[in-house]
Amino acid sequence: MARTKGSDSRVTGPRIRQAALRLFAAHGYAAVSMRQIAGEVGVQAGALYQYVPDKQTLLFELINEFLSARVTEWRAVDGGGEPADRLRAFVDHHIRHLSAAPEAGLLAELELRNLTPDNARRIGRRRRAYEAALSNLLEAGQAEGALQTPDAPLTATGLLALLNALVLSASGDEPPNPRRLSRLGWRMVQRMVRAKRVRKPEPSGTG
Amino acid sequence: MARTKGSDSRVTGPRIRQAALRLFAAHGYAAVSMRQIAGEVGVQAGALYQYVPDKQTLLFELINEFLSARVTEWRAVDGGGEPADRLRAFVDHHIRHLSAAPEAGLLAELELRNLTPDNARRIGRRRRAYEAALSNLLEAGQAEGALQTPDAPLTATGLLALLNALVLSASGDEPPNPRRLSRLGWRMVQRMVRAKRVRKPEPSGTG
DNA sequence: GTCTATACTAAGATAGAC
DNA sequence: GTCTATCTTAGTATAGAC
Repeated sequence: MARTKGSDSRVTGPRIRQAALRLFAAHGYAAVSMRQIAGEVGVQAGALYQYVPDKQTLLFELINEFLSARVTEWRAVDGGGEPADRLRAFVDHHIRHLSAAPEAGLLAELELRNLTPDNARRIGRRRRAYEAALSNLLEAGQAEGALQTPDAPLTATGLLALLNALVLSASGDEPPNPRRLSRLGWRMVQRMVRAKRVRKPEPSGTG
Repeated sequence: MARTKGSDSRVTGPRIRQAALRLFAAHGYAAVSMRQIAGEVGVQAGALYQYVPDKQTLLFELINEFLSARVTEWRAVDGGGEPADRLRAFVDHHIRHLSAAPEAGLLAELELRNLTPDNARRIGRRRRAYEAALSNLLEAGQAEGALQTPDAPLTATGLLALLNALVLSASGDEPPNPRRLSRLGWRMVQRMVRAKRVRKPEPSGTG
């Protein structure tokens, strides 16, 4: 016999990735078997290898695409301007993006240890790049006097953990409601770094 | 043949738990085999079952003891008094306790999904109890006007995530230095909830 | 071009040797 | 009372049936 029912390669590939995402997020990468993923999709385990090289690559790509999309979106959203406004935009962007893909976000937080050393390095670079973007924003704000951080890199780390927790813990109960979370997150962050708009000293001849 | 070298039941049990703790924290529960743990201790895999019922119980007990000790210590440390002081004490306690046992703390954060439903429930209760203690503290402070939180439970969640990240990310580089982390953490938290000492309206006849 | 049956490896846990 | 050799089950990945 050939295929089971009316399977279609156009739809099977994405379904595999979606099932893997859901199961990895729910039970953890190492605890999920290829058989489980196959069962969720409605095929035998071996059929998966038509669409995915192996389990490790599946995990890597799920995380990688999430982190990729995140920095891309932030670059598109970051309009420059005053540090306090940029930070506000960052918080809003981060919460919305994570709220839209909480499962992938969870993998990016929890499953780093299950990546091969090589994949871990690549993901590590992406993570650091994003965190550095925030850290640099904080440093810039500090330099302008628009906000206060004793230790920008560590504040960036803590701040991201705070925002992640807001979204991921809230997603347990109700539908996350990014709007509310964004307001709440900003309120906390704003106070934490004493963010405020500043009057720039003087634009020195660029306009 | 009987025992390998000069093994001793008094020392083997704790060594197993210590090796498991280290390996679980480094590679994740599901990715670590009983054989690896045995190898670290210097015995065969089967020997472990003399000291531990099974792998699941090993994980459960490591997490449970950590969380147990945490609430016990907090109860011992919490002297009552003004909310701002109690919150300061909480932050200090949390950071010090986690700094002293970062590996167990990591398990309590990351490995909840690998507990059996029954064990997960028990651990869940402990976690919620601790988080509720903080949340109640925030509510009390809010009621007294000593601090501001729009949503005490969610603030408690975020606040703990923030403190955990400070300790656990810092432990990657240097030895954590709890003193510095405690000061830094308090600075962030204090601002976040606008904590300040308040003059009580009037002590009504207790002293 | 798509999926099923199978091969091989390694897991957790036990029965019995010292 | 302590540990080793073994049993059973389940994992990932492949070779070949439609």
